[in-house]
Amino acid sequence: MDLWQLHIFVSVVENKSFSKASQAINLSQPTVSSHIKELEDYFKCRLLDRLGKITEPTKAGEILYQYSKKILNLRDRAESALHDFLGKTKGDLLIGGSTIPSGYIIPKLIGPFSKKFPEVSIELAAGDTMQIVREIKKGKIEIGIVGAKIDDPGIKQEKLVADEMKLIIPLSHKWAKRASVDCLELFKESFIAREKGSGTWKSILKSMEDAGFDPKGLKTCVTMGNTISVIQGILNHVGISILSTIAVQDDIDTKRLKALPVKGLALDRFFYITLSKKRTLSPIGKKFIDFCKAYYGLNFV
Amino acid sequence: MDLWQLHIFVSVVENKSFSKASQAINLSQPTVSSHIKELEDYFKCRLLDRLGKITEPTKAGEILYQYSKKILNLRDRAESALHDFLGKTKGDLLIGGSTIPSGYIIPKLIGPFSKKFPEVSIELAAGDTMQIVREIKKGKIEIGIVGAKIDDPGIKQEKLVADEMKLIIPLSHKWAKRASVDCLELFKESFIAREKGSGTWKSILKSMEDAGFDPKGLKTCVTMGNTISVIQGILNHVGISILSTIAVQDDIDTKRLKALPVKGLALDRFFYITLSKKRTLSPIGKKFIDFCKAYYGLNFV
DNA sequence: AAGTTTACATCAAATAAAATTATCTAGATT
DNA sequence: AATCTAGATAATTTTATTTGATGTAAACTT
Repeated sequence: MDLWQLHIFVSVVENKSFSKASQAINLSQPTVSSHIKELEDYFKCRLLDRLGKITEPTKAGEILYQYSKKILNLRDRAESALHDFLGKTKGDLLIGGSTIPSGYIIPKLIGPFSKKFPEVSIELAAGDTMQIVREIKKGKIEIGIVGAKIDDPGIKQEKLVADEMKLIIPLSHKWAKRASVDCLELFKESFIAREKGSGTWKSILKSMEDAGFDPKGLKTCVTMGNTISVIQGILNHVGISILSTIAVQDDIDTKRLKALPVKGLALDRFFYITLSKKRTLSPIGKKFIDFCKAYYGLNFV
Repeated sequence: MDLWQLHIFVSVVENKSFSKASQAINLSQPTVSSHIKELEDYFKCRLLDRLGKITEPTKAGEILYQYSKKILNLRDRAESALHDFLGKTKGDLLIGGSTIPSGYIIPKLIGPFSKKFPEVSIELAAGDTMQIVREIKKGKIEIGIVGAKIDDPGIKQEKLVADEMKLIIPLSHKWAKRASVDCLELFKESFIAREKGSGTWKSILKSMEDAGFDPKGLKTCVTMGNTISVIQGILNHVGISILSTIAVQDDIDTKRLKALPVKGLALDRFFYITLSKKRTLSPIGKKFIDFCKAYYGLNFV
């Protein structure tokens, strides 16, 4: 009993004839006979009464016919559901982002993506990089955008967008008219630090060490738990700090803050599209990644 | 895409492994691999992510899995529905009877049959013999019981029960103490006739002609349209008549009427179980016929 | 870090199943 | 009786399925 035999059986019932059924599905008449015989042997009962002029189902055949129609119909629906899924950009997409991406990068992308593919429902999960990576490996989150390179053989990454970290100062600061500052100058000013686990803070420390400076020389008047707090601290003249320009773009645009490159420090990092190496990307996920690349390709090249 | 492949696919999803699935359904691992490959080629997409330790469905695979479960479940339900139908005596049975059978024979059978097989719902269609035969050939009525031999190559019949036609008289009749009457004596009494189309009337005329008597000699005071009317006529002394003993058994048992054999006339006929020669009898129909034969076998042998 | 195990893919060969052509049979139809 | 029609049957070719042996890559072991 397989779908092919059921299909043949249904065709015989509907054509009321073995030979007409065989023509309808491009088979020879003996092939139809043998498949029907196989079904009848399987169920150990007659399914079709060969009446001479026409062929009609027996009572048992009538029962099988009803079920066969349902089964074949379900098969067709399965096929079209899969083809819809593969063809149309429609369904659910779960994206994960670490702090900066979930706050500043992904929200900017979701708007126009949703406009382009209104039938996709997106969910954005925020968490620290390791949480996101763990969920990607589990297959729960399909796509991650994080600010660190992951050293895990199950993960593959691609650069999405450059993050330029700069010194952020209030417009009223004495350096507001300057085009850049030197790293050494930072040690004279009150500096707002981040908590130890912060990716941003790690980047700052690493770039100073790489350049031969001792970060301990910074006058860290206060340590803040997140980017928003740091920005508030700068606006309120608590001190200055180094931040992702992505995170303060709005404040720079509205002339509330100014960003200055720090000479002597390699403060560039990247945000990476982060995927499971082994799991298959859904068509929706593929579309989202294409969209992200196009978005930044257009804006920055 | 056939049921076998879906079954294998479901097994892989549920075992989270190609090799475990292969053991679960007694196949080699390469067989499972090749069937999965075939499905993936058919849908032109990956259905399972081979993650190393375990295997999990992709989003497309998840969709197919849901449908596969439904399809296989429906297949199982179809099988058990058919096996129930073939094994258990359960369902519908449409029986057709001509006048005497539908009035006196079949109702007697239905009672005990229903008691024995309470899950069978019986419908009894009454009609003249030709109507019944027509419906049997169409497959609408499965079993007929009629009082005539049918000369049709599409019909097969089997004797079910003998019908002894006898002269029926009131208990107050002058012949009430006699054991039989001679055919010639009938011509002296008022006789209740039946309408021309009646099988009973045809049988009476034929038996008289066969015996060399002219039925026109009967003093037919009235012609009745059905058996009940004739019985009422006899009870009310309108006249006497020849009837199936089957039809008046109750009145004989309750001593309201008496039946006398008519010497010189061959008034025996049979009621026949009547079936389509080509159509397959349902298990319920088979059970009913067995029951009928046993019923009369026990009562008359 | 090299060896071992696990899990699946690949290939060639054997086996099984499906399909075809040609032929046959039983009822209808002429 | 001859012809036609619908399906059954048989022998053959074609196509699928299954398997055992082997390969590969990643994950565990020690």
